[in-house]
Amino acid sequence: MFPKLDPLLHSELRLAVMSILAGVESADFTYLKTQTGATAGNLSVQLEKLTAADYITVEKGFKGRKPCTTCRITPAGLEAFNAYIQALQAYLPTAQK
Amino acid sequence: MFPKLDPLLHSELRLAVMSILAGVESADFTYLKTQTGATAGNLSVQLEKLTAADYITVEKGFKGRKPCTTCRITPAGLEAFNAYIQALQAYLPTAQK
DNA sequence: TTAATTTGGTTTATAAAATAAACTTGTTTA
DNA sequence: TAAACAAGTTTATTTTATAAACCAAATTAA
Repeated sequence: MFPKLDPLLHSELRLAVMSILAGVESADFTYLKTQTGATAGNLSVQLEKLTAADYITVEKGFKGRKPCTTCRITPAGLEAFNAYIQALQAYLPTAQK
Repeated sequence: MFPKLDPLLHSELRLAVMSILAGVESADFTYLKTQTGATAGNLSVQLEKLTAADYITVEKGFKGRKPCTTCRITPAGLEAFNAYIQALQAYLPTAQK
């Protein structure tokens, strides 16, 4: 009746990150940070978890002389994200009055 | 852009409980336990948290000779639940292919 | 009738998570 | 060249989620 929710996605910050990445080709660290309002430390930790699960890839490069960390969602990540949204429906009846 | 998600509701078990209670007049402990598949201990803890927030009320009575704990959602709980669902929308773009 | 089991929970302990604070390295600015 | 800033990472702390262990009363079995 209530399907298990992927704990990797059932996290406010990781879900926000995945939501952003699902809609763009790539996004860099600072963009994710400003869009989500997260602290750098928290974001770094959560990106690491998403990377470990192969839900995203993280590429460290440079933009000019500044380091620049570029993130992308993977096919597995997109699949998991869609599955999460699907599972979540069971928890969200049409709102009552 | 990403509204804060009520941490009391952003929990798999508590969300399931609220989802059930939003649709019925009341539900007792054992019903919630079987429907959610939770352990009694976990359910007890989470009901306590929802009660502390005044999202639900818990009434301890008897059904025949057996104890029976009846739970109901409060107006504040229903409001919070609806607000949570609303906020969640920001995190759930229409799924990508 | 008393011992074992079941029911309906609560309390406590533990493992995992979220988060921020502190730190690092390199770059720009004063 | 010293101070401030940028882009992160690492570490420490506080919460959480969760299950294991426990308890009391009722039922069932011997």
